Amino acid sequence: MRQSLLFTKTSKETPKDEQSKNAQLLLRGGYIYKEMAGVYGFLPLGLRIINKIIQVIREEMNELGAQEIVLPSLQAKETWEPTNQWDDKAVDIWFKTKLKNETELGLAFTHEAAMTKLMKSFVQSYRDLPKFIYQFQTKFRNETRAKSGIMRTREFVMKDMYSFSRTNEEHVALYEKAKEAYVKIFDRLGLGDITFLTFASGGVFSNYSHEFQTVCETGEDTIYVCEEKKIAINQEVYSPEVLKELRLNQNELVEKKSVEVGNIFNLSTRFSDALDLTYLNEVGDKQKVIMGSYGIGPARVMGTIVETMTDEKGIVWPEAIAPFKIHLLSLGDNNEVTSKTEELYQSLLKSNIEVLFDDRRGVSNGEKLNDADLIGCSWRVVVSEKSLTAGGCELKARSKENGEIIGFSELLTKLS
RNA sequence: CGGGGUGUCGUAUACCGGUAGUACGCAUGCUUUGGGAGCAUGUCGACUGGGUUCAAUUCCCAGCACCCCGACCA
Repeated sequence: MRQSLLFTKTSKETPKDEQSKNAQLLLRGGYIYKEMAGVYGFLPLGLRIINKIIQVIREEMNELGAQEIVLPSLQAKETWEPTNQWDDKAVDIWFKTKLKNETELGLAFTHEAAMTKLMKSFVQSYRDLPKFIYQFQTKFRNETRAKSGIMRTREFVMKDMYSFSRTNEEHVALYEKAKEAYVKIFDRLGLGDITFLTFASGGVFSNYSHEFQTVCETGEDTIYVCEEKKIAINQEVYSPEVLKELRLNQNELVEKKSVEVGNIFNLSTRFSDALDLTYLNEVGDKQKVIMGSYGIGPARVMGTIVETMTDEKGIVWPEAIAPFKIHLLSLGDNNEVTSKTEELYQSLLKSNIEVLFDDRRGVSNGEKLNDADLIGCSWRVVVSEKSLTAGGCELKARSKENGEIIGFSELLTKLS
């Protein structure tokens, strides 16, 4: 993409109404747009990031055999009444509205009940199970306090998946498979080294739920990490009994602040009881469906990456989700440089390499270089009089201090 | 929802009970080009509503918005 065509601009100034690093850098880079507290839009660069995160998650969910759907955000009161979730005293984060004829509606803050109701239409027999169903859908939550930029917002897209099983054994098997998929997802997103499977409170149906917590100074949660076993315990369940049960010693654990980037838990029959989701088994007996829930918020993942992967110049995206693999810069107002860079840009496009081409005229070299650091694509390729004299272009990893001169064709080979 | 803080051009800020200043941005022209260039000219502003006062952007009150801490987080 040509940067001259990008409608967004970067900003040198740090916005004064944002304290969090993720919001400051993402706003400065033109990744996001703030509508109001806890409500952000995603601009071309930011949308590319979100879509890449979504695609990684989608691939791993599909690998599980899960099926993607989209349920509506507008929800009927009747869907929520059986679980007592419509009551404002039970749920205080509702955004509710009305039809012209006064019929009450709600904007979904989660989709367990809606998903259960959906499955009632299709699940009758043991032959219809097990199933994994998921979606990427906007959730609306009337948070009393939005905070930390895009980390905790009132409107956000969530990947929520639900499993539907016949027996507890089957449920556990699916749950374990999903857990493994989550590990793969965070590895692929570049967060694997600092993300820990964390034992957290499990509610009434199981001892624990499992959170994926990314170690991060600005996180809301406190966890106790065992680096060696690659697991952690959330402070909310941390106790001598839990340590004993998990066969962990207090002295092998380190206290850390962290962000919950993923969460999986056992719903058991809470929703199938309330909404009567049942199936007939092999001998014709009516059985309750056992459910599990598996969530990831792509925007929170994006914010967590910004919080944990920056230097004083800007963002350093992991290559898997960088908005572009290469940021191509043409330095100096020189005809030969301009035409050579243009040539290189065309070759990169032909080789299907994602490239953001800073082809802007009349913009100083300093500004281009600083923009490249702020935006944070994985590789910076600079073409200038200097680089041409030296034999090509300069290739520099965003994460490295210095680059190297490399010939054009060599560059194409190296980055393909 | 409780507590604290802040509201000044598009952005970041300064000053002030009596004609609101700077920088960046933006526009035009010339010069410039390996780390947010230089000169010139131009453009753009006191959250809303009350009160005090001869006079309020400034002081007081309320509302609203935003940030932070706590509570909450299906």
